[in-house]
Amino acid sequence: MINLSFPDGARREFPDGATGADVAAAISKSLAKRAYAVKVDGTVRDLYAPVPDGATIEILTREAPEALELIRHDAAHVMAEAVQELYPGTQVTIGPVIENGFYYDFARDEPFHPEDLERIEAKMREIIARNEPITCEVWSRDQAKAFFSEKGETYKLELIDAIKSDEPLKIYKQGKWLDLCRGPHGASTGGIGNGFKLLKLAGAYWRGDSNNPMLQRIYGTAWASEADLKAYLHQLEEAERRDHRRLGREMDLFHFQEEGPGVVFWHPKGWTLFQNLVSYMRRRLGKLGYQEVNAPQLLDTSLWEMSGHWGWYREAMFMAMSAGEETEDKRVFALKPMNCPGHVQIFKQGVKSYRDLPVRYAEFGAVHRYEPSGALHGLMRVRGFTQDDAHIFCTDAQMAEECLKINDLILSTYADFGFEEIVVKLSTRPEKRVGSDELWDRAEAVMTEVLERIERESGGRVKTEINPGEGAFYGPKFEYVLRDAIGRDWQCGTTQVDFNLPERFGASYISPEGEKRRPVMIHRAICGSMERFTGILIEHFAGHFPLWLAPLQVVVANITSEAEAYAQEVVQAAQRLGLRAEADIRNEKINYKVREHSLSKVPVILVVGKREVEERRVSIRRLGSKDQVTASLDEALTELAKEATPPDLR
RNA sequence: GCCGCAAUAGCUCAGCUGGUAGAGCAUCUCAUUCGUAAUGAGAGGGUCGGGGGUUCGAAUCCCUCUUGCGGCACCA
Repeated sequence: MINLSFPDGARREFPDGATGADVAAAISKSLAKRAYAVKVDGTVRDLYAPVPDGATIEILTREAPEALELIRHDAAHVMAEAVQELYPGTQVTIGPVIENGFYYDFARDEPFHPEDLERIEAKMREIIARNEPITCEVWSRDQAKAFFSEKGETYKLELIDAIKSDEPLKIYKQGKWLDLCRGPHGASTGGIGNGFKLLKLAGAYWRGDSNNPMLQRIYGTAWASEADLKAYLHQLEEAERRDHRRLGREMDLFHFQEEGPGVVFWHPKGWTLFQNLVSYMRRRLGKLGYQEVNAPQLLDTSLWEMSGHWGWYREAMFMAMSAGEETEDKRVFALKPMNCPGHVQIFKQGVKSYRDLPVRYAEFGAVHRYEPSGALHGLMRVRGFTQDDAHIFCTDAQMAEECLKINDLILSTYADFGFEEIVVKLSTRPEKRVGSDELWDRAEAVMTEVLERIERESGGRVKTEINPGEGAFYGPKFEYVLRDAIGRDWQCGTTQVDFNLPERFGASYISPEGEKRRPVMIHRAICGSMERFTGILIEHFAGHFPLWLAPLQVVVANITSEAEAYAQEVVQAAQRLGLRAEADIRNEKINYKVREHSLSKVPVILVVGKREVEERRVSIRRLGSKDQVTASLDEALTELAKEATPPDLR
């Protein structure tokens, strides 16, 4: 007999080898019917697995939050079965649960087409209706290999070989179909229910390696109920409505065109938004001891060879002449993909004393990188962009302090845009790198310490993580990841400690002892790419910018031509207070004007009619609200001007 | 770069199995002076992404290039 406890503290005896299903059956008939899996000592397990003696057991129905992953995993298996039933000869590979759903990667010569998704989905519903029990068996390696090789499942054979020899090979069966799988799974295919949908087709490399063959991936989403599914699909639509590419067009902010893949044409309103951001950053840097510089766009490749970028990234650099061709003086020039080599050259002019350090050079540096065509994505991934870059030259002893100052700047900047949840990741030495292990040891030691302080001093706002092997080739880095209004994460800021570039370029300062010393160089960016950060802000705010950022802040709309002159006067008064204001004196109905400016997301519409002219008032209508309040002209404008003050000037 | 999909008026889209293009919105003109999300009438606008091919005939079928979209890989 075994002795089991329940979450409510009750204990009960069961025969040896009793499974979760037996336990559920012993409790009640209805629970036995609804049981989908069990939680044994806090871990989700199969319903049909024997429960160990002394465990605490909880029966999970498919409504339990823990069951959602099982539903998704079960759905992945059912999809694989459906695919193999419909398209014989298709090999199955892996099919994990992901955020909001699942996918399965298939190997098949013939490509899947979007129409196939409907067929597969229909077949899945059949399999689910059959309500096959999902059971688990442990097979020997030989048995598994014989089975899968007979079926021609070469990928599964590779997977079997990758499983450690002391780990059992688990086979999950549903009806006649089976798959090699770690589990756990739900009790039967019927448990998946109706709350699922296949979403998209994609290519994906076997084991995520671009040297491997490409498989066909089918993505699906699955939920405990149809209502949850509907809510999720609605959420997807919501995200689509905020898409910065769509809002960029609708709000007339920017465009792309065929002749310039990955480079932005900024329209007047978009550029105003962009410049609002730049001005904000510039003001903040000025107060923190940064000096703004500007390094050349075009430099001899020898400089890039010296920095190491040439060796690492030459195929991603734009040449001034067509690639590989030389100028008459036999030199090849490249557009800068980074600002650091330029900044080191500025630092190297003249002799620097230890008293000068830290030197902080900032640049809104326009850089160009030939990003792979498939990587381009609106403003988020472009080939020409502006980094809010800075390089800090300091002594070893100043390094930690500088990292912390940067941290403060990053966190307070994000807070000004309403980003409150931040994760800081420390990326350590990659396999391919420059510099001695000793240098890396030193850099990583300092940064680990700083990371701990960042978390400790953030008061819970910041979480930290370690990303082993993800550092830059010249040094470890902190990556700042912010979470936007709809819960998406964006890596923006970065702080990179670099002992290597100063060495390569021979940068030095004179120590108190009168000796030449190597400074440490810290690369850092707050927004990262200003283009991308602008895109993030567009989506974060869904185009409803706070007043200080909005490209056009106020539209003054007259109701009849009687109020035309007054409308113009209001605009001029607003402009005198620094507000970005325009008059809409077209001969249109006020409904039409309100609708149009609301759709273009102007934050404030000031409506003026006969009454307002007479009383020198304005009727204020805020974006997203149907309320209208009237106020005296002076009062309204003063209030708006105050609200339009950027957060750093408040 | 790789896999799949797509490209028709400024925007959103229709155009069945080949017979040289259509709607709504926007634009322009005229009328309308109308108090908080679309006033009415009229007009203009497209070598159907580029190039090649099949055909008596191509927006439609085939090839190719370009760009975009969804992923994968990449991201100094």
